[in-house]
Amino acid sequence: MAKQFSSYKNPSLAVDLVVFGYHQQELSVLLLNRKDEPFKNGWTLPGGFLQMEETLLEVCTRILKTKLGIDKLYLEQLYTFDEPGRDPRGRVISVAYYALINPHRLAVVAGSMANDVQWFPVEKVPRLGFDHKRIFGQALQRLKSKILYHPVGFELLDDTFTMTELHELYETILGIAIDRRNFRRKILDSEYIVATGTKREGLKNRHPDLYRFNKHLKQNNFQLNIPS
Amino acid sequence: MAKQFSSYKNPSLAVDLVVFGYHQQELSVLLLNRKDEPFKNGWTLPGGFLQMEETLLEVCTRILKTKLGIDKLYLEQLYTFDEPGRDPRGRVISVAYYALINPHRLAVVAGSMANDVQWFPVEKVPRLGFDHKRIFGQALQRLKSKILYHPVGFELLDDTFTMTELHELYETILGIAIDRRNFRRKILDSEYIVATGTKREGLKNRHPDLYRFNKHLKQNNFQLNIPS
DNA sequence: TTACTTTGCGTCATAATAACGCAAACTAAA
DNA sequence: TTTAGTTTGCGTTATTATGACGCAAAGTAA
Repeated sequence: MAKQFSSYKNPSLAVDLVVFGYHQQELSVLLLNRKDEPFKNGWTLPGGFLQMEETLLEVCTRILKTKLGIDKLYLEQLYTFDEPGRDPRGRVISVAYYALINPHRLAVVAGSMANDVQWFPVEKVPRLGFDHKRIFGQALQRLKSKILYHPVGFELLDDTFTMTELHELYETILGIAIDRRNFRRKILDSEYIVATGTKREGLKNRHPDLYRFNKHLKQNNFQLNIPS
Repeated sequence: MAKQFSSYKNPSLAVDLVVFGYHQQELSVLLLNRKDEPFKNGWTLPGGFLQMEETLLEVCTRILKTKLGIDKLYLEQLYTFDEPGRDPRGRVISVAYYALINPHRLAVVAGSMANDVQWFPVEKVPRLGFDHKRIFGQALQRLKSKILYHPVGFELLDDTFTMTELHELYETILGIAIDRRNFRRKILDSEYIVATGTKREGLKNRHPDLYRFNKHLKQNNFQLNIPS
């Protein structure tokens, strides 16, 4: 590990991941408890160094797979952080990605996750090592703005979901109240989601309609305005 | 130069710049004619390698200063490109920035620019070396979408400008026709610009009103819709 | 002067939005 | 199984935003 920082003239390149999960009206982020210095026993974003001949996305999937036991999910490059001093070990430039995952799907592999990996509600994120607080904040900001015009939030829900679940997801992520009926009209008009025609099983009388993301949507015509 | 690629285990880190300029209803990008292999005599985006202890932004300003003779301008990180093979010399990961400049202000230092630097209208960009066509395309896309909700375009104009000049800037960048009167209403309502109260000098009867960007604008309430 | 263009400011029909009503479907408690 | 309360689906309405375009004063060029 320390080898990475010995005598190279080029800064090291790392990848940091902000993994968001949503469950029960709570947006959480996946943090890692470090076993090594620096920031030993402190919380940080999961991350890793880039190996030669490896793409940044490959680093992401490698980290997700080996450190978190996660297979595949929505990934998007966020920003590249390069403040000198952001890593006490030396000059490390980090390309940050953010990811969205439905913790339901994660449940299967949850057992394989070391107990040094933990979900934290976004309003209860502890002090983070490196400049990870800043990276996290920027990722959250990006998610908030992206959800307004892109169906990114669906990655956080099951394949099928009720209107109420989608509505609550938006309210939770944005941290605001959104009129239920106006939200419904807007999201249905946009055709971002389609009714499945079925009702959810298991309930006594299976009431609420189920929807799924419309994969065949030609183009983005969704624009949720933030009530001021 | 080739030293950069000898025996390091870490990929090299570079910065590439997409410098936009606007003049007379034409949006242009600044390209560099390479003197060295690879792509000798071919056109590329200006760029450079990151030195140890240098921030990415410092690389940007260094390139702008030494290669282009430009002092300061609007700079924004665009994306980090890492496809293996994007640079034939070896593994190079490049952080791309885009910049906006008013060529008027550039005129002073134009003489210091080597004649291997040239403005190209964005629709007449020649074949570019590396993956620079892709970087350029992404930068242009970003500019187009950013201008819809952020007063980024003002960096391309003089300190004071007429409504017509601003209107033409938008039409040029977006490549669409925008109703002059609706544009005026929308941009004035947003308070992104304010009237200077003066008229432009030099004209016989100095007719059109002059505006300037409103520096004291609290928050973004501008949203120019793209007429469909 | 005259003919033409540019600029500033309106109007108006239509669409989008925010606020909210209401009954049927559903749940849980008695 | 009845009753009271909640959730869900679907409207209505007043207000605002938008797109299309009229028009005259200011400016220009012959």
